Amino acid sequence: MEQAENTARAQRNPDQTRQRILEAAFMEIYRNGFQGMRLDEVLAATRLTKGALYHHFPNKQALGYAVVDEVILPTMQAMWVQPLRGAEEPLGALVEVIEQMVDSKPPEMIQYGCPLNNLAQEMSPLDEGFRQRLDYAFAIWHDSVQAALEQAQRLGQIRKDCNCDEIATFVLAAMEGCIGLAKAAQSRERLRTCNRGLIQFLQSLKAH
Amino acid sequence: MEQAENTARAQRNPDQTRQRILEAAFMEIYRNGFQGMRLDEVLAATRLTKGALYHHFPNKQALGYAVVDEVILPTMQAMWVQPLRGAEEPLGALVEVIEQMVDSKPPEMIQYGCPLNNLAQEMSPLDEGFRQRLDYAFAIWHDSVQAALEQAQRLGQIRKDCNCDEIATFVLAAMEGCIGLAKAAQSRERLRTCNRGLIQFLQSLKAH
DNA sequence: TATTCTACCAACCAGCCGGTATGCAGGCAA
DNA sequence: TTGCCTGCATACCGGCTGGTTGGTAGAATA
Repeated sequence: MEQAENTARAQRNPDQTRQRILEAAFMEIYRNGFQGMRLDEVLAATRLTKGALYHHFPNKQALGYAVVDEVILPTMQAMWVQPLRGAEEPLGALVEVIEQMVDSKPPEMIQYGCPLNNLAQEMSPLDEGFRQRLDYAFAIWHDSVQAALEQAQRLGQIRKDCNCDEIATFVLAAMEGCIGLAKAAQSRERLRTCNRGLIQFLQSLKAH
Repeated sequence: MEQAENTARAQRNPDQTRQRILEAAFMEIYRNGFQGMRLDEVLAATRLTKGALYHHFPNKQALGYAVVDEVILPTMQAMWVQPLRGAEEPLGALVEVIEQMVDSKPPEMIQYGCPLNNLAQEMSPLDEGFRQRLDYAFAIWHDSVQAALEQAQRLGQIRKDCNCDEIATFVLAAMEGCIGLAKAAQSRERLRTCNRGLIQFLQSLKAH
């Protein structure tokens, strides 16, 4: 009788509950921004109540911080950092990652943009706690791109006089800019066009 | 007696009142986003009341639209489009505009980023009215960059095989990306670093 | 089996926020 | 002067939103 009523609810699994809250909060933030996220919407999505949320997180801000640390940062690493790890063709791997994002699994990339950059743009001037966490994520990302460029340099794929630190920073900026422009246009084609420019830049670094 | 009380208030000047509301609303949106803008704050800044605001604008959305049309778009044109108009050295003018934005008059550029892009990132997926207006502003901007590039091409400053349309799109994306990254870091130095990458890209277009 | 603690629910609350209703002073036409 | 319309001010409201409080069922502990 009880099992027939609601199989999903009754079981006591705090870690999973916390994770469900985090993921629902992430989606709400992704779509509406942190200020636009409504806790009631998160609870409706998880079919939980205020009590559950405030048992796992002291307030909305802490929930936001946790979303950065435990959802956005790991996702970013899996999507952008991991593919560059120890690639034999670092420059090619970089280009490939850029091209892949056009037809990336989540089709929301064009509609809603980059979760990391969205939150950074919204919250960096308003909340130092957010800013530090998001800037840290950018730093991780930057270092992986820089490492790939330096490896490409060692392999003679790009010129020796390139400042890999500086270029990595610009590549990050350009990628976020491309995604942002595509989002503003709500157009996947715009992202393709934009990315071609970025790839053209990377090609211009090649040694010949 | 009446003149001594409050010289600024009493005079009946609807156009100026409307303009004051627009500028205060712009600053609020610039700092907190459209969703984060509170009408009460706008009214506090202008020392007006609800009656005045709702006399000039039917609702919050319409106020936001008016800010785009009457503040953000003209400002963008003055800052980015105008300097490229009929420049004898279009490529040099482009580089100069980019370099100037590092030490631009409003020091809030690093703190709060680009008003146009901020709003585009926040509202494009949520409100088609905003999206169209902001996309239109981007189109104006794009066309002016494209025209400058094509002029540079005619003058033999950049290679003939460059796709100026595509490059202009990428340049826009890169500029917004640079500003965004600097905002995320809250660092003027980051903007300088980032801009050097963009200028390096523009140099790579040169014919030799 | 009695006790305790964890995980969560249900109900409520205060403050804010967009929006409205109403009133009224001053310019302007007649 | 009279009346009218524009340009605001004042006061108010309903609903939403983050946050709180008291309780309780079930697992863990003893």
